[in-house]
Amino acid sequence: MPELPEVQQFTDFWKAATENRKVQQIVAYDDLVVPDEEAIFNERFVGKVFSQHKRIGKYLLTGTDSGEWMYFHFGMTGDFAVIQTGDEPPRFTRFAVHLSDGTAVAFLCARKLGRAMLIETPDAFIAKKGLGPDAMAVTWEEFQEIFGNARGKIKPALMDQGKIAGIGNIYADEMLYQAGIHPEAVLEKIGPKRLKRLFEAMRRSLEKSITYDTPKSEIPSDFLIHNRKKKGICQQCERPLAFIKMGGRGTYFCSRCQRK
DNA sequence: CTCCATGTTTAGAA
DNA sequence: CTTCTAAACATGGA
Repeated sequence: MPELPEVQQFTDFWKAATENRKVQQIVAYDDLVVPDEEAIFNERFVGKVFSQHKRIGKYLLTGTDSGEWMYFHFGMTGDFAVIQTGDEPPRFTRFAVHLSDGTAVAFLCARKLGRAMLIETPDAFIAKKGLGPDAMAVTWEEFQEIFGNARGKIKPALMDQGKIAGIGNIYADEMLYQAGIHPEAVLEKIGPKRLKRLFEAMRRSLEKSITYDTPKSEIPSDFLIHNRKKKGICQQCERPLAFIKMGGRGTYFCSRCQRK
């Protein structure tokens, strides 16, 4: 379920679940999700506390006081669960960190598109991945600079983690809907006024966690997510939403309310 | 059985 | 060089 807001929730969860607890043992269950050696995880982290946490885009980076770091990426189906050491790990557990108080944090990932990996430093990791500024940290001036200098269709540009980091398919549709901009609108034709609307819609969309752990009743009724499905209806004009594929991803929008 | 899915990477085509 | 598409990855759920 993870785009930026969900990964922020995972970050908060991880921090609360690990704080003031020393790592006792780390277990890796899957070579694809955890490509690094289990032994090296244990060498690095046993006896230490995960005391540093940074979220950049859809990545959770976590490290110790002594500067050892790793990251979690949640793919499409990543999740955390707290269990008791000695309990059978839940289905789809790919990685588990056992802690000094008898609890353990399990990293679950049904589709195995997520990763738990070692890194050297956050800065080196961000540079290596080529991530742009985080979508919740980026300023209007930076946003304007980034998209003002880009070309092509707006939706894939929003999802380009090298431009800004953290927006995925669901939120891209959401913010474009709220801003009244067609997903196939080209950047060359989006003036500063509409770009500003988009920036504000981005912040509003991300501030509400709309795809995870948030009751639908708490999400404003004008959000696309309520109707983001086949045969969904636009709540503004009461016409059926359009569905197209863009870059292989399902894209919902209103062809009347969102203009190119 | 078929189709679709909140992600990233890579190869190849314009 | 940039933009864009399709495919691959692995698996569950409708």
